Parts: sequence; C-alpha cells; structure tokens
Amino acid sequence: MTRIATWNVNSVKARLANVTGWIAETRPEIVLLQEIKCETDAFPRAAFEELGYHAAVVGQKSYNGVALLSTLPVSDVLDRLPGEPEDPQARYVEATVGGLRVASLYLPNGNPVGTEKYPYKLRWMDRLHERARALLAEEVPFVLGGDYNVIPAPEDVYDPVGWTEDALFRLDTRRQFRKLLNLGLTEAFRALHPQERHAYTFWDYQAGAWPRDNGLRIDHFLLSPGAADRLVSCTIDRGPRGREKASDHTPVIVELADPVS
DNA sequence: ATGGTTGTTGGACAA
Repeated sequence: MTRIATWNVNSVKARLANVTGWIAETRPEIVLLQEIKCETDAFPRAAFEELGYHAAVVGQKSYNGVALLSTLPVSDVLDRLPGEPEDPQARYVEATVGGLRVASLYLPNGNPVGTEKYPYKLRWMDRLHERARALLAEEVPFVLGGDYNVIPAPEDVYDPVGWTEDALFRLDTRRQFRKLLNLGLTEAFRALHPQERHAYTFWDYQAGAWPRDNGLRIDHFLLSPGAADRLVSCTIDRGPRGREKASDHTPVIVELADPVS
C-alpha cells in the first residue's frame, strides 16, 4: 500500500512543529506540501530527513512554494508547469517515486476576479490540462495532488450562493476543472464519497469559519486511470486544523494498493 | 456592508 498526503501548510517554517508532528504520527510514504513560503535553500530539509524523507523542493521568497517528500528516492524532478516559461511563481513540482509520477501543485487563487489574477488562473488550468494530456500519453500511472483553489460543486462549499462570483467557484473555473476530469482523470474523494457533505479541507482564519464549519473543499487528488484502478481510500484528516498554530488547510490522504505484477 | 485573521516582513500584499 502507498499512502500519499497533500497539505497546504501556509508557511513550512511557521508550521514546522505541526507538520513534522503530523507526518511522524501518520507516516505517509509521500507528502505533498504547498505554500511553503520560503526559498528552496531555506527549506527545513534536515527536519524531514530525520524522519526518513527525501525532498524535492521548488521554493520562492515570501509566497507560494511547493515540495514533495518521499520515503522512497525521488527522480526526474520537473520544477515548473510547462507552457509559460517566464512564469516566476513556484507552484508545481513533479517527480517519479516508485513506479508513479506524482505532482504537488498550488493552483492560483485567482481573486479578485477582474484583475490579471483571474486570467492567470485560467491559463494555469490550461497548462495543467496540457500537462495531464502529455502524462496520459506516456501511459505511466500518475497522481496530481494539491491545493487546486477550485470548489468543484455546490456541496463543496458552506454557502454556494454567496460564493457564486468568487474565483474558486465561478462557472469558468468549474468548467475548466471538469475539462481536466473529462480527460479521464478520477477525483479521488468524490469518486469514493459521492454523497458526503461538509467534507471540507479549508476554513478561513476569519469570522469563526472553523468553529462554524464554514469550509471549502479545494484540496484534491486527480488520478490517472492506472492509479485510479488502485485507489483504496481517500480521507480528510480534520485533526491538524483544530490544533494550535494551525494552517487554514487540513491534510487529505489517498491510499493506493500495490500494483499487480 | 464591514471586518473579521495569519504570514511574510517591516508597509502592503496575498489568501
């Protein structure tokens, strides 16, 4: 069995004790981090090495930044999403782990709509679509996990009407997300839990969102057909969101059965 | 409607 977790940690340095503590007790084989908010050289690599993890890190000063941790060696690291070579934002890292291609991605938020941020988000989703198409053509099983900043459907937000015009829930955003799925990818959580409500992965720090359970489901795993065939479970661990100095996101974990040989 | 919060950073900006 392979367990893969994704977690937007909102600064790996400010959150180091929470993150290492959770990894030590959960022990996923692969951990995908987003919003590490530090440069590659400043990533607290040693703290994760002590726990037995290799790391592929794509950092940036102050904002963004992604990482992929793995108990197995990591090879063939891709440190950017192709399609916009001038894009300076550190939002994508992809690598081979075992026989799997795995990506940790931080899709742009896109707010406020009406600024350059929203078209950037849509272009980024186009680029991800192209990347998924290329990976499918390679016929290697893959897992794209991360903070998609996409609310896929009304049941994934506490107040769908209030969020209609938000960049995370606009029709253009959802249409792009569906287009990605229509390539033949499986969104792990909804595939296994078609009826579940209030299965949120993010709660704002403001306005008592956490105690009121005013959440969003925006952290996802998209699986290639070969990976989806092996999908055993997908769970959201609310525990870390309730702790001291919590990130505003909580981890999602998928379990994949070993490949049949 | 506004403001409510957190992180980076030392004033806004991003979320």
